[in-house]
Amino acid sequence: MAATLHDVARLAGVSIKTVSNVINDYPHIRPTTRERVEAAISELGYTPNLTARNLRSGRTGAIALAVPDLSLAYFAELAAEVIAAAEAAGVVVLVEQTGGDRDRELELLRSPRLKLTDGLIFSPLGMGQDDVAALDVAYPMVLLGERIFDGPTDHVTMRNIDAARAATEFLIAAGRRRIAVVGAHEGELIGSAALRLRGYVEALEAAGIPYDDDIVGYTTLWHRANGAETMREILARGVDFDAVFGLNDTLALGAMRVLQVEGRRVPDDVAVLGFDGLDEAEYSIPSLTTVDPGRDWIAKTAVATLLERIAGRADAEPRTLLADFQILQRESAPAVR
Amino acid sequence: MAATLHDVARLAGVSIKTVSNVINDYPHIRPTTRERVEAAISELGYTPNLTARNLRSGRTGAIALAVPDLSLAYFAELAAEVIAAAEAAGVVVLVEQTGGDRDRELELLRSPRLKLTDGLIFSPLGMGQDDVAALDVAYPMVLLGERIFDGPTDHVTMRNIDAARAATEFLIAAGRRRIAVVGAHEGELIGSAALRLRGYVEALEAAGIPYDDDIVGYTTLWHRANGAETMREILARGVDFDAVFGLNDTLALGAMRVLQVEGRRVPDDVAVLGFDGLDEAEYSIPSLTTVDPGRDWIAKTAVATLLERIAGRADAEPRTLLADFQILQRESAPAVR
DNA sequence: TTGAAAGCGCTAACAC
DNA sequence: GTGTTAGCGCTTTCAA
Repeated sequence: MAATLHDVARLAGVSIKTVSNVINDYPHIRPTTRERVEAAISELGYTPNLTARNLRSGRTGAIALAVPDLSLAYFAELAAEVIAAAEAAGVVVLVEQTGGDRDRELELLRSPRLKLTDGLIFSPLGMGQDDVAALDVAYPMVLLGERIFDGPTDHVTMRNIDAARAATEFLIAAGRRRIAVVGAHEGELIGSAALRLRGYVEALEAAGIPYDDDIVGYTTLWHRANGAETMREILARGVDFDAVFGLNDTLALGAMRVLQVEGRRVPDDVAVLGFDGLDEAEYSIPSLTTVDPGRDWIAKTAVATLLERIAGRADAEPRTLLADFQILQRESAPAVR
Repeated sequence: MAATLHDVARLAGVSIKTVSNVINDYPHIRPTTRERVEAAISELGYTPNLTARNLRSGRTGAIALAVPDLSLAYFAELAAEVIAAAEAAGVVVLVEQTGGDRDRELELLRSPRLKLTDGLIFSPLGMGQDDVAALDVAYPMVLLGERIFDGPTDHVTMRNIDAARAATEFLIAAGRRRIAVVGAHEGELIGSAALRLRGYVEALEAAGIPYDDDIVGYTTLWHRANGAETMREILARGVDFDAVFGLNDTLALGAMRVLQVEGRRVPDDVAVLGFDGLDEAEYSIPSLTTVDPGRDWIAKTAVATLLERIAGRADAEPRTLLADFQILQRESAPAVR
């Protein structure tokens, strides 16, 4: 059985309050008393029972992070950054996977398991604008992603439209005119896919290039296999194109593989550009030009914002915080053709 | 303020014990009483305070998973599987990153933050056999990996030597004789690198092929950049080789990129084989032949074993559980040259 | 079948 | 400076 405050107090010949004072660095303690207590603590190998402390204080020192799936590289890298930022603040992270399923996301928001934490960083994928009311929860929450806007909570996200527009403009400036898209979501109006497609369309319009649905590839999931499959579909249509904009890196990498297998030279015949700034995009063949949407900033800001809320800025208006993006120029899409 | 048992009891006109009975599905309750209590619960939106329950029961319903870094694909996929297995058992997972640093690993083992959980699944990378004593902790733990053997805890791991030997034999059977290695750790005797290298050497010896240090590439980290850099070093030596065994997939993918950039055809000139069975190995160009070391089984078994320990098999002897491996045959290393 | 009350280990008023 | 004590919200004997 682990030692308690009482055990330490008995051994040191003081009251539990004194021991508590020592542990919590209360300033006014006689040095000799402190020494006795510290000796007793190390002799017994005492560590405070955090559960008891939490019950008393109403805090747990943990936050929850809910993402669709850690085996998706984007969310793995996001989680790594969130955990690092939380650790720097002395907080641990409980990770939940929702599978991007709306029902599981809604269930999670009501789950008593969240009681183990002081707040939630939530990245939904299945919920939509209609579910905005479900976000009105009794605990501090920071929302990530682009499924829901104008919710009742702080929202940290990226400039999807602007970044996709800039990416498309980059391809146009490099002399590409027939820019295929991989990863659009059929009929979708919200979410990353829709916003990035909008940025793409805006850039085309600004350049006077007509939009052509024949070079837009639709899919549901954003796995590598989907990128490959969608690219094959576009190729099978027999249409002409000189660039591919993958709506994320994973799709772009899958598409790039198919292009090469089918004998297209990248970037000579077809330039390829992704979105997410994944580590692995730097090591594909050719290396992938991509948009870094500011994921690291998003992770740090989400943690900082959540901890502020937990610390008591409960009354303040919900804020939306937008990350800066940048294009990471690599081999798959050079600036000049 | 959230409702408590007392609030519910008062509203339902019963004692808190009765409410507690209802919540915990205690069988002998008069139906009318149960209804009254349930009505009160839903009227108040009561959910039990898990912290209080934990303090009482001594359990938290959470386990910790400590890995080097979630941005390493192997650990991200492992974490995804651990979290899924834990969720199926009704347990949540707190994820810690150690950076693979020995001091941080040792510190973690003593961290009071672990008090928030019932046990730990620990995948060390910096600790070694000399640190085995540090594993003798007061809480349930399951060890992963190959840094420490014969420790005082359950150990779930893979057949590194056998699997690496089988991988090398596969290349030999395919007619390769000069098999380079990427990712060896200089002077290391324990850990994945050392064990996999041993399997490689055993296979060479069994086939009567001399070991040649000139085609063994050393590195410290197992990032993609290290695989690329190590491959460049081997190429710079001007030695001859017809295959590359990457000690993990990430290294193999980095190496394969360099080979292709330098004009070697994969697999015609050089076959490439990895280790880990990562998802992405299926979508490289060419797709990567690799060893699946049984990661999914490891994750499920680690969770199940830890939960058994937590449930009270504390006395039982520590067990070592070994996963089955298999070679996933793809394009980068065909069975026949 | 239900109630009363102790206590899990800690913090923080409040006393001395 | 240090001790006493009342809870935090729950589970669990033990009685009724």
